[in-house]
Amino acid sequence: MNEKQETAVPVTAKVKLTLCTDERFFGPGVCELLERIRETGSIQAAAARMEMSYTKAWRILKRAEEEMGLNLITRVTGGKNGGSSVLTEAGEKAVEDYREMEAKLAAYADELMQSHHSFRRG
Amino acid sequence: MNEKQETAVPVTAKVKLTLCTDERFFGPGVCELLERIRETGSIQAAAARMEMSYTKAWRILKRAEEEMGLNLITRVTGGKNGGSSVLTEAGEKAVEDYREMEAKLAAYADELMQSHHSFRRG
DNA sequence: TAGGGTTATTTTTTTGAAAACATAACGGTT
DNA sequence: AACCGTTATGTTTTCAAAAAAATAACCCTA
Repeated sequence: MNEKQETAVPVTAKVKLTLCTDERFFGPGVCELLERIRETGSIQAAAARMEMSYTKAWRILKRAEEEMGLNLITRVTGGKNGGSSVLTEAGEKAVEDYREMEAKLAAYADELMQSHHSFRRG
Repeated sequence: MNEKQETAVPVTAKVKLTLCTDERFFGPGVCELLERIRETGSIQAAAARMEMSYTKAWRILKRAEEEMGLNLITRVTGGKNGGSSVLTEAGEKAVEDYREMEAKLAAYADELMQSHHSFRRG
C-alpha cells in the first residue's frame, strides 16, 4: 500500500449530536442559527452570517419548533427595523443544553481516541 | 404554538462518530460495509446487502484505506467464485474499535439526555 | 476456450437537497 | 401614502452527490 504520510496529519474524532423524534429536529445547524439570532436579533442576519439562505433557516427553525412543540424564538413582523427575532427562554436553554452535551461528548471522544483505538498514525 | 403531541414520541439523542484527517475517512458507512464484507466475503454482496452501489462501496473503501495508509481488506480478483475480499487484521481492529467507541458515546449521550436537558416531552 | 462472477475504474445519468427567486403581509419611519 | 427591512411561504432553478452504466482484467470451472 502507498504509505502516504507527507506531513503526518493527526486523526481526530468528530462527533455529531442530533436530537430526534420521528425525524431529526435539532443539530449543529439550528443551534448555531439560534446563537447567531441571539447575536443579531434577526433570522435574516443570522442566516447571512452563516452563509445560509433565509428560506433554509426558516425551514429548520420551523421544524425544530414543531417537533419540540414550543417556540425557540419570538418573532416580530414589521415595525421598528422591519422585524426581529429573539430567543425564548426555551431557546436559550436548548442552545445551552445542546452545547454542553456536545462538548462533553467531544471530550469523551478525544479521551477514547487517546486510550484504545487503531486509528493512530505512525 | 400548535401543541402536537399525538402519541408522545420520545426524544432520542443520535450520535454520529466520524474519524478525520484532512477529510472524513471512516464513519458508520465504511464500518457497516466492512462488517458485511466479513459476512459475505465480497464487496459486491456487502454493498448489495446495504442497498449501496458497488461503485460507492469501492470508493469509500478506497478513501479509507488511502487515508489510513493501510489495507482494510485483501482482495482477490478472478478465481474460484470470481473473486473475494476478506478483512485484514487492521480491518477487524478498525471495526472493533469504531463500534466500541460508538457504543460508549451513545451510552453517554443517553445518560446526558436523562440528567440535564431541555429536550424532554410532557 | 467460453462463461461466470468478482474486483477495478471511468464516464454518464439521475435525483434530491440547497439555493435562488418570487410574493405577500406587516408596521414603524419619513 | 410610499418606503424599508423584516418575517412568512410557495415555486422554480441549480448543482453536487449518488446511482447507473460501461469496460476491462482476472482466474477458476466446465
